[in-house]
Amino acid sequence: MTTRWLTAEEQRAWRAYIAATHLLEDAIDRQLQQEAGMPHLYYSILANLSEVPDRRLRMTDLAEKSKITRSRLTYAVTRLEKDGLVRREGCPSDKRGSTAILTDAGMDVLERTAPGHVETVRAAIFDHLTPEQVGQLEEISAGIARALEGDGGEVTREDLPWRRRSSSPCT
Amino acid sequence: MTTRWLTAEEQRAWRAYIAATHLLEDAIDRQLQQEAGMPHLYYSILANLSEVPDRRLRMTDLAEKSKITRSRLTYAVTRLEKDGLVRREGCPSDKRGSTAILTDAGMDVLERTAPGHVETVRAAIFDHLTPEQVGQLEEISAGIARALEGDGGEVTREDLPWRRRSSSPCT
DNA sequence: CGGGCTTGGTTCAAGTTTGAAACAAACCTA
DNA sequence: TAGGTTTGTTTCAAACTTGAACCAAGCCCG
Repeated sequence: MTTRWLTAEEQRAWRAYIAATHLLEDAIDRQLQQEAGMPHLYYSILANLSEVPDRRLRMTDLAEKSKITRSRLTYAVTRLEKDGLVRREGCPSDKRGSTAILTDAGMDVLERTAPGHVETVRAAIFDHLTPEQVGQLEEISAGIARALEGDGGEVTREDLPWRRRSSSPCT
Repeated sequence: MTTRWLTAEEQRAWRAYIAATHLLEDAIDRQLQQEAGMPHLYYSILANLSEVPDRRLRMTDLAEKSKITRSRLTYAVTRLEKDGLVRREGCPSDKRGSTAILTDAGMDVLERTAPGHVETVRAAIFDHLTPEQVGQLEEISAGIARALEGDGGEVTREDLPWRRRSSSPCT
């Protein structure tokens, strides 16, 4: 089958997108490295933990929520644990399991650095986007995510809504 | 000054954006690693070289075009050179300078793997975007890039249009 | 029960990225 | 034209990422 190349408009959009994501990740990483002493991903992990009941999540669920591989998460949590921002706990009901818990120190870092982070995100994105554009950005991003999560693996019985896979909350 | 937090809509857009970029970079990296034996960034570097006169660019200009740091580029080019896809040449007119040149082998790899790459990009993004959304994506991305390139460094005389900094094309 | 498959998580080596420091060439400017 | 600054690029060590391999612990089914 003959290749369906990108149209001129698609090319422009694709290039602009690549440039924007590179610049943005760089800027945010730099800002957070400065003020929180960690890259964006690590900050996100803390943030994800902070907004979940009891501030605790099984590793797999945290990886899922953060859209990263388990291996990457293991490394990150090990570092964050060393810094005292996260704590690990085994899971009595499933001895394979491991739970990451946001410590008070972790929460403090988050509260201290959140304003600066939001300011950066605002300056880079939302301060110059119209409300319609905010909606468009969400739509487009959601579409991309849908396309990629859909075929990450085949659809199995477990992925259907009434049997969605998910680790037990670790009693 | 009191923090201007994100609105609910902005939060949703921001999260969707983060998820989309993570998933997309992962997917593209995996695809290119499979078929071209290199991560997306390296592929982009080759692509950038391929569309410039003589397929050659000074390191600094290539870094600029690729939106990455010089140091990162040095590493990447070293690897690509080892693979024979890029060749380096000194610059007679400015002995500090170094020029990266796409080799024929590099061009071959590009031509061989471009179709698969485009297909992946299409499947992830453009196949489920309306033409209006393509335009919106470009607009939004360009806005972000503008915001971030603008304040990367202070504006100095050299940055003004009639004295724009740029390496000589290396006579 | 007793293998054999799946799942949750970590580990390991190889590859990549980072930011600061190092260098050398080019560019002032007195 | 000597000395100081800037520019183009690389280097280095430390941090991070990757994917495959590994190790238990649960699960399944005869």
